[in-house]
Amino acid sequence: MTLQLSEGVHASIRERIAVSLRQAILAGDLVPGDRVVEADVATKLGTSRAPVREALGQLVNEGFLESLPYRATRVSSLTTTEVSEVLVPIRVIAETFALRHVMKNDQATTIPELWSIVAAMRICAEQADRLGVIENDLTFHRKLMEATPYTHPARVWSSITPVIYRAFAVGTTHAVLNDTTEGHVAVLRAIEAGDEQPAVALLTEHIEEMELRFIAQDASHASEEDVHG
Amino acid sequence: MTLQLSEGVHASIRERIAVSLRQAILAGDLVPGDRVVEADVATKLGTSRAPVREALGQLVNEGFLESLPYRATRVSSLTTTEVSEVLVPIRVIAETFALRHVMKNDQATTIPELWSIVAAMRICAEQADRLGVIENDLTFHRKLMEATPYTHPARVWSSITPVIYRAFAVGTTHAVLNDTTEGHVAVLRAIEAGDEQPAVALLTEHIEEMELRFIAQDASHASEEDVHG
DNA sequence: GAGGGCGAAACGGTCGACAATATAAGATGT
DNA sequence: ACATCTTATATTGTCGACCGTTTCGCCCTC
Repeated sequence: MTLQLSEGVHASIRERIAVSLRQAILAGDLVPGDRVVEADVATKLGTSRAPVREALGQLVNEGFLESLPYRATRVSSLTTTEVSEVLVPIRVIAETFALRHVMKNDQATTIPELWSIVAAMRICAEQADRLGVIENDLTFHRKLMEATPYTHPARVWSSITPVIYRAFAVGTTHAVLNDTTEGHVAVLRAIEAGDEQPAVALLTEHIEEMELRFIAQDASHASEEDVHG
Repeated sequence: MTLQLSEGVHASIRERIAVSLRQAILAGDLVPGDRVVEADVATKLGTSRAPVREALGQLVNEGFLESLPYRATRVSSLTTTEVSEVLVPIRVIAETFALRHVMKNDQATTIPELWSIVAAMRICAEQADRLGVIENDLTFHRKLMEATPYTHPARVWSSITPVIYRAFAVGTTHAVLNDTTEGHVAVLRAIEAGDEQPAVALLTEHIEEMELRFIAQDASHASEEDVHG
């Protein structure tokens, strides 16, 4: 397979390598079980092994790769069971915590930012820009997680959310893009209304909705439980 | 502060460095905000910077350290809020998932192993070997997490549980050590009885009990919310 | 004396080469 | 022919040196 260093001169080489590999996995160019050899990646990308190693380590933490010491690192598999029974519930806990914090402490700072992201999302949805919607969706939730002075919830969130999107990245209809966008709108309105319970409920529903789409999708074009493969 | 490479010839240098640093943090030799400089650690431990970098990366994922790119990496702080509202609930989700899997699929393989760990725990508890109890406790739960063919739950578990123990590592009475041990016994008995609900309830209770001790402890000898500092 | 560049120091990021380890292939003895 | 030891190979782990970025103190200017 080909593989190219992502652009973005300001980012470190390691980060660009990580982006490239993540995209290769999301795009299905690399499937579970595939080996990822440091030297090969370094050659293909025109860098040394050092930043490749760092990028691989990062992807291991995010669950995209698995490392067998002194032997190999492979693309990990991902099952609907894990996503729905573990990863999504965890994500709900993390985001719920952040949401509560925002509602209690710094609405004024965070909410406008989130609205502007939703605006961008709407534009992408109208143009059927699937990747754009997904990216803004991720940004929305990440911003929410970063609106907290606590570092651990955001850290855990970062280590599970990307792999969840590993399944969301394929085949999405126009209607779904709009639904996703409106899910965020509903949450923001609830926040502004000031009632915690409805806001939490809407956020949870929004996250689990994505999961449902994910599972439906998966069942429709795969016989195995593995998401890709 | 001093700092020594942990023994264990079979382990990689990176792993031994990680163990050393983790212990330094658990022991309070390194407190939140302290800088950890790669070159310094490498010099003190008599290695090159490469494995130190890898160890630091690992500790960043576990939440012991925080990295500010191109600037510094510091010992992160940890609050009771994060532990009780996010980390512990997440741990419960992960372990509950593993427990259910074990009860449905491979009791015969896993349960005996867990019993033998509990036996070792009892011996440590009798001798008031605090560290021994904690280590076996961790091993017990890790074994449970690894009894699953799924990799992601165990991965997430590994990235949150060590920091939870960052608070449990100080001042524990003889009675508490016994309680902890018996908590495991209760869970194992429930598993053998075959009823899922009680087993899950006991496991949850066991995990949250530790958290309660943790918070009580913290409140007793700290005015701040930070666990150390 | 205050503000703004300038340069050096500190540190993390990257590089190319070498060491350690695990697997697989080949040789050797029975 | 089979098991076992040896050797070769592929790949990760570690090393020491160098590069890039950030920070901070100095000097110059106004």
